[in-house]
Amino acid sequence: MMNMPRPTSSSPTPPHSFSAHIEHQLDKATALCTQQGARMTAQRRDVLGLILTHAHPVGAYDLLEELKTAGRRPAPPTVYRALDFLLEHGLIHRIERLSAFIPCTNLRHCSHTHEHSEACLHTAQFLICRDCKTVTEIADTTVLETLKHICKNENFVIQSTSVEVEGICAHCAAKHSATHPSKEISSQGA
Amino acid sequence: MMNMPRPTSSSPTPPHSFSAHIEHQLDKATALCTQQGARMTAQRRDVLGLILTHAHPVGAYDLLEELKTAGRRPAPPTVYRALDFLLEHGLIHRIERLSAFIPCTNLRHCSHTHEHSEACLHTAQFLICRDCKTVTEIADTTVLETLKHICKNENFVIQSTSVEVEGICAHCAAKHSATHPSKEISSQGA
DNA sequence: GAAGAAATGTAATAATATTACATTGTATTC
DNA sequence: GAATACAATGTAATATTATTACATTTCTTC
Ligand SMILES: [Zn+2]
Ligand SMILES: [Zn+2]
Ligand SMILES: [Zn+2]
Ligand SMILES: [Zn+2]
Repeated sequence: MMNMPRPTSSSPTPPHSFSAHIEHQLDKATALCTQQGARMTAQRRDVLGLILTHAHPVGAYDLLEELKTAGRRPAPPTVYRALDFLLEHGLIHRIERLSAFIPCTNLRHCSHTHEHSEACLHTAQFLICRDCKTVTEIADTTVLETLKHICKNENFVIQSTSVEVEGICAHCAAKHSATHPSKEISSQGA
Repeated sequence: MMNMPRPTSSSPTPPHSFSAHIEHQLDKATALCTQQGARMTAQRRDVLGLILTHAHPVGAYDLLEELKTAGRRPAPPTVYRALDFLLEHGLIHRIERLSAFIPCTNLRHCSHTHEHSEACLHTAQFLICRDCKTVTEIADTTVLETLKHICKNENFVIQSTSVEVEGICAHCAAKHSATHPSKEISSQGA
């Protein structure tokens, strides 16, 4: 036959294999999608898996490179479409300052699916360390409440928000606190 | 003779001419720079003037095109360097979601130079209308206070922040409120 | 299994931003 | 008013991020 030899008949694009830990997170994500009537395809699962394997934000083109294995040559739209899907379903976040992506922390830490879309989707705050590039997701509701208040004042219909803070994380600040002068925004009660 | 902080008198790159209103804002900006020991060159003044002429955020390459007059062919670094300068001195803001730039509202509305760098620099909130593309700068201090509080909890040294809200402005919401279904973030009074 | 919808493949291109190095302008010192 | 050092700009090339448009495949539903 002229057909290429495919390892499996069920999946035309054999998924990456990830650690058991990440596979578990991927299963949770899949459950969340099913719950929302969305399809977690092999492609999307691969992209999410790759994002989960990174300790730091990943760029779309990094993901693209990592997808290029075993004779597959995906193009940018492949990655961007998967990213769009994952963003829409609250599984990842885009860090605007970095043009890069991180998994939603709920995926990492919650064992049940609960109010994910309500509490987390589009409403988190991100602390970006300039030193070690780590991004921490904070789920403080006060910020959103304030923004809602502001928008109400302005009669502005709020649809999504980005709240990002750049600076130095606790770990890095401790590592070399004596070496560098502080460039902190003046804190008035510290 | 008085050491006036003007763009060089025999400038090899003749500055654009702007409306009296914008020239006035440019003069204020120049005064702010002088105050900070920075040089408002003709190039930087031109870029700021162009940004001020726009009612909406402008991209770097739009500015680049607009600078191409009277035999001048500036390249991207020219614009990006000017933008960096203007950002550093709090004269403009970068809207991360749009990769575009707007003048700091203080430049438009304050007649004296006061605590610009303290209150405005890097700490404002931006309301981005998806419909008419207008961006409104809000100077609510509560958001920053909350972020400081969060960062203190995390021992995170805060250096700069982005707070952006996308949605529909009052004007656009009124224009066609009956036509479109509301896609607002669910308000939790339910 | 045929029709329609959703997802993916593919090629090309658009939009945004940076690097590296040469040149020119400006301020300071002598 | 040169010499100098530094700041700013010019220039070419390239890097990075993202989208468009259209063909093909896969999945769902009937
Ligand atoms: Zn999240
Ligand atoms: Zn760090
Ligand atoms: Zn401002
Ligand atoms: Zn509007």
